[in-house]
Amino acid sequence: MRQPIAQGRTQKLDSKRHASAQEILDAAATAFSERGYAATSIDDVADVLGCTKGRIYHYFRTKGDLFIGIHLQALEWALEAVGPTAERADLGPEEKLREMVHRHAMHLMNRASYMGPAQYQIEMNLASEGRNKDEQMARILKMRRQFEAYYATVVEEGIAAGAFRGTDANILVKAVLGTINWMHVWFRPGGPQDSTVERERTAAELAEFAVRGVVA
Amino acid sequence: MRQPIAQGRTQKLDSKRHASAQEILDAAATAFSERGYAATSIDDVADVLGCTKGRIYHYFRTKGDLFIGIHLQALEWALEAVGPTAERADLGPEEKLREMVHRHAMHLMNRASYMGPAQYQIEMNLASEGRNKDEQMARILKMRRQFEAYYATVVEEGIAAGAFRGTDANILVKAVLGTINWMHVWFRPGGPQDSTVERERTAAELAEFAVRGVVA
DNA sequence: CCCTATCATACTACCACGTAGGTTTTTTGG
DNA sequence: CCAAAAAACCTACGTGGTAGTATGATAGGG
Repeated sequence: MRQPIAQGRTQKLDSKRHASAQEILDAAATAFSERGYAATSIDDVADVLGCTKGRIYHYFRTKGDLFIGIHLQALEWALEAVGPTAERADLGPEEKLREMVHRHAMHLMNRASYMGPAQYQIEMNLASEGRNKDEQMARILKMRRQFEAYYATVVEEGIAAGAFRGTDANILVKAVLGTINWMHVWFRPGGPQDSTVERERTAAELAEFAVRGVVA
Repeated sequence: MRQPIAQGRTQKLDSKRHASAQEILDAAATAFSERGYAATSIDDVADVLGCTKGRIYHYFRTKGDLFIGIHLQALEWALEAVGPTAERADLGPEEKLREMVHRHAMHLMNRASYMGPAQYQIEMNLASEGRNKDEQMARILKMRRQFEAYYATVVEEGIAAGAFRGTDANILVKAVLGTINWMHVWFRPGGPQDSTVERERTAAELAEFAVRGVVA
């Protein structure tokens, strides 16, 4: 009974092993984002890789672990994308929020396969699985709250400074998050007119929309 | 081989029969919105009703038909919610958009169990099923396009009239839709401080956010 | 009293997760 | 450089759960 990885992401891993696991995660993220978690079989993921189930189960104990691995990776990236900006002290609320939204949107487009499944499927899918994943769930929820706190903080700062409308900070945060997160429904990587500059333009457009929605 | 209902919604149905089918749809919507389509078994739906599978399969041929029935119902209601407002000629773009968003948000909260599954799960779930549902899919997609067209029209009118920012109408529409549709992720009916007035306040808040996001 | 809509029970077929070993490739140690 | 061990991966199943069916029971209307 070996102890697979993918829980302790920070552990030092043999780089070969880590690369193979990452390749599996990529394939799973792609498959899940296309057909959904429950409708995707492990064999489907293996087909994407051109291998068999054996390889996948060598790295991940269960299908749920695969999903959790994708989630942790996506959230890690998301926190990296907006965290540094959120903690900058040299920006006013308006510019800080604009930059955060812009980076968040770019991250969503650049890592679409990971972020798509990550956003909403978690509660339903993992709530029904056995409760032996409570620890992982707690870690994911913690990262989620951290991420949302970045936005809550800048909105509250803006309200306190009189830069943002002083209504309900909580709903404003949900509105901003919805503006961005809804992208995974309509944005398709590799679609027509998809390019780096186009993504930048889209991100800037959404950032402008969100900022205008909250400014006083 | 009887011909079950739920495809021809406009047919005259025995009211008893229709009531029973509607009850089943309600239960299925609730179950799907909680655990997701694929993770919910027909027996789960039957348990919610306190009956057995027999009753469900007497009204719906397959599990997919159940899902489609929920979808059609949700879209029908959604079109009823915003359509009349979208076609009013006595409102300027700004007030029309505000009213549409408000009604849309109220609809989402009042029919949360139907709208939750309806929003995004369709492509993944039905794309993987057999292609004998193309007709139903086409009907659903048509209603979706109709719904989105309501928003596109008002946004384009606003831009043409100089009331809205004349940037990318398409992205603005997606931003507005995201603001509202994302509610199914964070709004929980029956949660703390959930009441009619609170829902009105939430809807008004989101409408204000969306309108400010697009006005010039 | 019969007939039909309605629902329950029991059953089948099948898919997909996870496992138990075997086989190949890579690493290690002498 | 070579055996031996370990890692990486594959093949072939066992097993549980679920969609859908076939048949039987019941209740209400004409």
